[in-house]
Amino acid sequence: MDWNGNTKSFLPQHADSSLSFLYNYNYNYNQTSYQGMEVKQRDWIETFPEMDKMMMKYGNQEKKKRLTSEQMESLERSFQMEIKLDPHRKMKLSKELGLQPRQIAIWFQNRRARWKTKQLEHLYDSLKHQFEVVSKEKQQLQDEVLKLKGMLKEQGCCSGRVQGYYTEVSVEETETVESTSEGKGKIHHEFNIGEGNCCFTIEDYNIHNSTVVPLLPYWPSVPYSYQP
DNA sequence: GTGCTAACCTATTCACCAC
DNA sequence: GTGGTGAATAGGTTAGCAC
Repeated sequence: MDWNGNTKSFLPQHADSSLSFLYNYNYNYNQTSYQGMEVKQRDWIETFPEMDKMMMKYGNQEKKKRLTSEQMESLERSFQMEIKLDPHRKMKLSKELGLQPRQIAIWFQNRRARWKTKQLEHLYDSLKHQFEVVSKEKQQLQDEVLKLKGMLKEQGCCSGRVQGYYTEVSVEETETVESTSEGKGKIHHEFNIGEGNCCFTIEDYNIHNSTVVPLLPYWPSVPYSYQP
């Protein structure tokens, strides 16, 4: 049963979808006044011409129609207010706009899909931008390291260590789980920087990077209540 | 636990429309 | 004619409910 009380399982699913229009909510013998009606006839007429005659007897078939700008604006306003559609709002919009409740629901489904696609695009752009910034910073640091190395060479101090800092830039990370009584289960990230090591835990990371999750500069202007 | 139903999702199809 | 867009379909998943 769908949202309009239509049963769709009374017919077996057809492999080539030639009967698929029978599952279409808007094939309604009695109701033909809704906009956006669609009846897929092509395959049906070829396969079952006698049924086609019956269909013509019971109702006019309209082609798929786009929603009017007024309908779109109203739906868009509603979507901006709340991304999910509750049954009461669906019925209200249905009456207001002269559309089937099923059409309202489908519009919201498609709209959510489009919104999600846009979000992914924005996220991609944001991550790309961040990557570029970080790459630039990395390059600057590498340049600085080379510069400092050159200075060390000039000073004749080539041990690779000056005032507690290592000059190697390659970093290896390993992860271990502590099994001692006090630190049981604690995850340690160990960074091997050149010849020296330093350790920190996930807790350390969280404390010092509490705002590490980036805020997107141009997130779509839709409600944030949506929890997929 | 199982079956049923409603609502949702993603992927896809297909009609319309602008170019 | 063709590509973009959006309405609609197909099929799958999940949550809630009754048994």
